[in-house]
Amino acid sequence: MVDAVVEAAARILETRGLGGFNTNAVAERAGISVGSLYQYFPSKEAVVAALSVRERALLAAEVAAAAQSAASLSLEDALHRLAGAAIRRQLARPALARILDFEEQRLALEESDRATTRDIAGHVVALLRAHGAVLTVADLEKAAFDVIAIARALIDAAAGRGAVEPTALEGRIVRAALGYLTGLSHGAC
Amino acid sequence: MVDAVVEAAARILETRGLGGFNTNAVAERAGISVGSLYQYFPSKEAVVAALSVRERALLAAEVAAAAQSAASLSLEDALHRLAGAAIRRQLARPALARILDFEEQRLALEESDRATTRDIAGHVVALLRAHGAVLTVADLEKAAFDVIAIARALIDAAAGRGAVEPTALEGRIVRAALGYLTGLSHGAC
Amino acid sequence: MVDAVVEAAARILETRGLGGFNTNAVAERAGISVGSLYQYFPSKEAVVAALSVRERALLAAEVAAAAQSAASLSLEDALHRLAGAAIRRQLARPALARILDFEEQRLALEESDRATTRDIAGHVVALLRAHGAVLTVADLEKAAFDVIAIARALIDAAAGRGAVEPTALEGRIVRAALGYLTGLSHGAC
Amino acid sequence: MVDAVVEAAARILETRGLGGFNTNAVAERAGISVGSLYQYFPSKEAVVAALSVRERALLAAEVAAAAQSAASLSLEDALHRLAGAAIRRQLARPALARILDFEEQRLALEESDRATTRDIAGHVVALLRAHGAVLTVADLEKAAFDVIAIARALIDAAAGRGAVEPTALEGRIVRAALGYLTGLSHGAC
DNA sequence: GATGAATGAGGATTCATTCAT
DNA sequence: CATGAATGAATCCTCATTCAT
Repeated sequence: MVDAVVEAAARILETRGLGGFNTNAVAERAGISVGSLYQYFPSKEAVVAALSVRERALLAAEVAAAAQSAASLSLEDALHRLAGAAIRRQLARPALARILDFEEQRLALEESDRATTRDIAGHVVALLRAHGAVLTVADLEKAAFDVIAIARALIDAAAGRGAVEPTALEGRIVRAALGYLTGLSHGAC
Repeated sequence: MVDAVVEAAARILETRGLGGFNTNAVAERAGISVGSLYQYFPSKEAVVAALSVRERALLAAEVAAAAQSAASLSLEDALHRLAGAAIRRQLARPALARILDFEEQRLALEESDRATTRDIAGHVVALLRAHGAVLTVADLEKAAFDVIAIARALIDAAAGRGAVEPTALEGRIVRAALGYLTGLSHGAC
Repeated sequence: MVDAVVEAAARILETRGLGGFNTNAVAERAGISVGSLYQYFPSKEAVVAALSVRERALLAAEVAAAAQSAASLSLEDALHRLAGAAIRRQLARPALARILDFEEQRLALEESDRATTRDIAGHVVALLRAHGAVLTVADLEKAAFDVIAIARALIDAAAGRGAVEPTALEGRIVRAALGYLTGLSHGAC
Repeated sequence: MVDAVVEAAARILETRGLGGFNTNAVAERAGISVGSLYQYFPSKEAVVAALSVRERALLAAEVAAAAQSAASLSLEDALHRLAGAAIRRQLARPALARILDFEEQRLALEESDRATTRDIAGHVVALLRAHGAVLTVADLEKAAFDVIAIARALIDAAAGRGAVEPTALEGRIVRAALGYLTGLSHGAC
């Protein structure tokens, strides 16, 4: 039920955008009544928040798997794995990803919900540290978030242009990320 | 008058976000009546579109100036100039920039309005070509847009974190951009 | 079960007022499900009606006891007893009393439910008659209801002001009642 | 316009009661759209508050006139005048008066709106003082409010019974009030 | 009987847009 | 042209009531 609403919300956001997103539409798409929707979510915002959490969790899972499989690889190869994971997720539903990226800032998610965001960054941080980045923790996190931002931007741009070749896109992301990381410290490359 | 409305719209978007953006608020902030607003803009969307055009034009101007001053520099130094221009613009009103980036996609701007966007990319394209990038026109434009996307993403991320050191940020953008461009063709580096 | 619902209704009315009174809240407070509530009460109104009946019955009982103990007293002393009884009841739950006074009019209680109201008036009528009031039955009832209205008004006013001294309040009620009764007929005083 | 809404609100309250009172109904009765209603009143509550203020002001005016004309009369005759004024007002729209009496408590009126209530009490206070009541200010106000409460209660009760003889009602109110005031201090009688 | 999820009409409020002045 | 009152569709959310389990 909760899942049905969240998925309906995703579909409405994808097809009608933020402006066309309203609880009646979501309920109808989910095949339930508005009243039922409000039995599971305290507000319209809560629905978007739940969707956001779900999407982030999916991304986090994909990234976690990629990070595990990349444990013993070079930085470049590891970044390829992570980029591939991000691409798979973000491209699965590009319009949705774009809207959620925008809304998340406004959503003031619970601390627990921010956890998955931190998770994702954590994998990148671990990766950087494993490859000898000599940075303070704060700098590492900043670098991780920046790399993620770069990946997101390039994926969004590619999605916006239409047909995407995942492999080529992956290459571009990794090059940009490596470029970014170069010089942060000698160890990072 | 048109300017007053557009600037009022900017301020409302900055302070209240997309959700708090409405024509009455804009008119009041602009010191005119709603009726007058509708004499100059056919719809609410048109106001946002005009604002978007204005902001892009400002960016384009700044980028054009930077490009001119960078005509005889190395790719890296030239990118520094462009990045600096983008940072100055985007950081001038970061919240506004973020919202417009999001809305522009939905806005279906007139072809004439897209021109400035193309202008900005044009400078990057020219830069790439000047430094020996051996790419088709389509690839060049794609690369230009990607570089712009990277810059935007890193600036937004920095703005989101709070205090920004423009110089360090500029360095990060240039490194990522150079990384991205590396390998697109041997000529690009 | 019925009692639990009625008491829950009382509590909700006291804490949230008429506007916050709803069947779900009542059921929850009563520790049962809404469905069960509707097994014992045909409608929301019926719950309020039952509460009203209960409260009136409590008042009637208190008044009946007072009347009995006042059988051989002077009119003034007897009125003191009745006033004391009313004060004890009304002040026990002043907010509730006020709301029920208001709602009872709208509730169109069953004839059987009006019985207790008539009971209360009956004691006052008996008292008046016992002390020589020479009035028609209709006038006696009218006088009784008016005296009750006076008592209610003064108790509500006192409750509204906050801290109440029951003895002083009792005195005020009796004086007003005696004043009212004076001249209704010579016999009444 | 504001007046039309307020009067429409009065009519809706009279005919449908608190439960049937909604902004759409009020707007329709006023012959305007809901939107217009909200241009003049910030909320549904504000409409009721405005109505309450209006009704109180009418009562205050009537009481003020009565008080003036009663300046040189005996306490009893003066009370007759005041009671007559209250009766004329309260009986003009008894159902409305009852509902407003109930709602006013919940309404948390502005201090300025409470002024008229204080005005009305002020006339009674002045009356009491003029006739030698030896009471503290606080006690005087309390007495005034109690007398008003008694008048209201008896008028409501009479209205609830149906046909009303204003003169007889006036007599009952005055007797009750005098009874109440008797003994508050020797001077009061 | 008890449950409580589901329903959906109802109601408060907002806001894009119009148009008479 | 400027104004801003008027409009009313749209949207969020509530809650009395039902009914399948």
